Amino acid sequence: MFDHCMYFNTAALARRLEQEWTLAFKAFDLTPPQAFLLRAVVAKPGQVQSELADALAISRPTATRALDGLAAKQLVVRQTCKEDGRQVAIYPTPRAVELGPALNEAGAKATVRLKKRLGPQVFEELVQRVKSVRSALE
Amino acid sequence: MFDHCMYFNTAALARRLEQEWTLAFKAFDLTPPQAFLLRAVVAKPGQVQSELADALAISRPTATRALDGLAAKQLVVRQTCKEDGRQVAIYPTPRAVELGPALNEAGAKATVRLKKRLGPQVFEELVQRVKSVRSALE
DNA sequence: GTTAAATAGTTGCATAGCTAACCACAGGAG
DNA sequence: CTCCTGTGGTTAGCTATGCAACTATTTAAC
Repeated sequence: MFDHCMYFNTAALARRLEQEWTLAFKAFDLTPPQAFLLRAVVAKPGQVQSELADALAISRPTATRALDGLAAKQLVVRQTCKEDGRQVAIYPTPRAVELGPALNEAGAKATVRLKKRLGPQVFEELVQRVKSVRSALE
Repeated sequence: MFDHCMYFNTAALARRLEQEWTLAFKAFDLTPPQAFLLRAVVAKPGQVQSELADALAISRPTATRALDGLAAKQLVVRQTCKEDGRQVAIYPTPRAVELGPALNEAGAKATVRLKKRLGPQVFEELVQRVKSVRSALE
């Protein structure tokens, strides 16, 4: 019915993929958005919230709430910047740092699983095109 | 950071596209999910809820709630099937039928806008690939 | 014919996401 | 210095979404 609609198909695929990645991070008791955010924090500690929002392509309110969640799980801590009292830098807790590699591993595994299922060719071509359309729409 | 992740890029693109389609249907006071659902109802009146859920690639609870919304706006009516008392068939109200063509038009316009912006080649190739991955994952 | 299993829809609960509006701090204009 | 403007973060309020559990109805088993 909406076969040729980019929005419809992309949104449907995104929902479907969310299920796959939910499995991948279930063992950590993290949802995909939480896991990705935490990975970003661990990869580069001290980023300010707006930087994280940008990196994850989410709005700032969404970042605030996602970080509330991670803070509640004691995986990140907030720290007001000394130079600019408006900004809040985000740091991983030791536990989060420890978790980091396993999270990346889990993400990589989900990717490998899917790549196998779709064939590397199909996989790469899709990702490449999604990225390019995404950047064209910025 | 998550450049090669299919989930991350697809989800981000879906969010971005939702903004475009939100504009497209704003004039009707309908969100994109509502508009698509209503279009499906108008296109084929009398479909049962599970058929609609399938057509839109959403879960049945989500369909229930989306239909609640359209019913509240008096755009659809529910009718229990005579043959099978478990099923509920969905019909558009006259107002919805009237709205139908304009909704399709609005959707088509959003597509055209985007196709122009991305180039028809890029547009078609992405849609085609998203569709094919989607069906590979069913 | 009664009971058990399956199916359709709904409800409860939780997450993620957005926009708009708000607060607090920073920095410049005068 | 004071005020105005801009920016970063938060809060409020809403929609969409899914899973799990529940209800009601149908169908199959015996």
